[in-house]
Amino acid sequence: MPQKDTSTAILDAAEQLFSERGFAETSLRTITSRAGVNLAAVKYHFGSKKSLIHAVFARFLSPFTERLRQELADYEVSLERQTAELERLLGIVFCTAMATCEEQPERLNRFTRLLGLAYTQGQGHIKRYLNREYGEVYGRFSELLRRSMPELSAEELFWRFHFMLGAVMFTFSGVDTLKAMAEHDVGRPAQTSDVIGLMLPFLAGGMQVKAQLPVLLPNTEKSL
Amino acid sequence: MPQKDTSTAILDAAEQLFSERGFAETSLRTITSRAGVNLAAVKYHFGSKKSLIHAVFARFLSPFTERLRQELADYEVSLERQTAELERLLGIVFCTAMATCEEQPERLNRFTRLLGLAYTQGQGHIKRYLNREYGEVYGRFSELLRRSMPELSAEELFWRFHFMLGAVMFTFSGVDTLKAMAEHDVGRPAQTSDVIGLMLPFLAGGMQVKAQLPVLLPNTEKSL
DNA sequence: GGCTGTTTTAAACGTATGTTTGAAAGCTCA
DNA sequence: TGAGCTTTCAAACATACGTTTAAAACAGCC
Repeated sequence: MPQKDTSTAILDAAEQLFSERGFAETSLRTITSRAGVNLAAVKYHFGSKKSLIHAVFARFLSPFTERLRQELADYEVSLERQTAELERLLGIVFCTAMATCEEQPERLNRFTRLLGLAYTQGQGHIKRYLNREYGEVYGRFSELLRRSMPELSAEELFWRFHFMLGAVMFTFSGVDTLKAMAEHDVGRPAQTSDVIGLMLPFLAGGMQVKAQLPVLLPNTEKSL
Repeated sequence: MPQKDTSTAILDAAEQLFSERGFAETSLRTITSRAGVNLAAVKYHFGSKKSLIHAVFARFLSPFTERLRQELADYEVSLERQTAELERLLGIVFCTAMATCEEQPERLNRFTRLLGLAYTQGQGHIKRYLNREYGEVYGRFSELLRRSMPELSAEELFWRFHFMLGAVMFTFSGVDTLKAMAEHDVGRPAQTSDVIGLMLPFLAGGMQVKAQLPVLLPNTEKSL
């Protein structure tokens, strides 16, 4: 393969540019010129910008969710022998994600950032697409999560899950900037697996902390 | 005041629309038509779209950082009598934010979402503006944070701080959607102060968890 | 070689955007 | 009232975008 075929050249450029600038801020002209192909190739191979965005997600998420479905199924049968454990469940997700792009580790950053953008930076069609296409695996995971924290109320679990999601998304969204800042501030370069290693205890610690008296804020007086 | 003056009408519409759709996705025509003013009024009162964005941030952040600077100074002198405590420090930030917009509590959501967008959805000029204008107070806070967790290494503190930031930003970014989901899933409607009350223990728990052996992920084998 | 279907190309189309203009309208104060 | 300044307004400008077109280039196969 002396040079990439047109579709993957477009997908590669789009994936990188979308993750750097967002969807609306990235024009098809920028993508095709970066990919070294004609503008109309997007229409020919994908149909429209919307479909291109979906294809970018699908190229990562389809292999990922396929692997994850299997891993979760294995984990589920293993629960008959041993007890559910939060860090193991989270580790499975991270490991599966890293394994999905093990030949290009930087894709994991790009991809988590894309997911974060899809969640925060609207364009409802992306969320609809993701939910329609990959909602089932998500449901399986969140059921296993619930089982791993049976003492937590549904409400607390819901919110803590999204706190966790936020920490992950936001961190990976800016992970390149953050790595640079960390190297500047702390001196030591960081790898993605290092960051995950630091993140897992944080997440597990936050998820598993025992609920405290939540009446702390209502009075917005000058001071606490 | 029978009707808002033009500048604040524009700022109100811009703040809301930016926080709903992002900066690039919101046109000046949408803003001015929502505000009920002429398109050219943006140029007249603010100069350009960039300056309008900066003004939206300034209208919230200037009063907020002024209050926060004072609160942090008070906290700092109180440290001579009592020991630093993480939850108290975080509580100060949340309380100051809520107090800054106590007559319009929904502005807090909008605003945290705007900050999150500024961080994730590039447009470098926003980050530069925020850092130039409000970087000093941020520095004070992060120094106090460091003092409240003296046992943590600089590296761990750095990363955990950004995990925390992510949980906050992401949650508020989608807090309206999340509240609706929570009400649907759990049945009970949630207020912003409730969410903060649930978030504080999570954050403190994650920040304060004792570091574990971080060598858990490096092998990206099929399973753990 | 010549035909057929696939892929690439340059150019144009229509639309939406941020910006700018110059005149009209409103306001203040003498 | 009328002059001087501020504010609004409708209209236009230049640019960038996603999309579409139709012809050219290419591929595989008889």
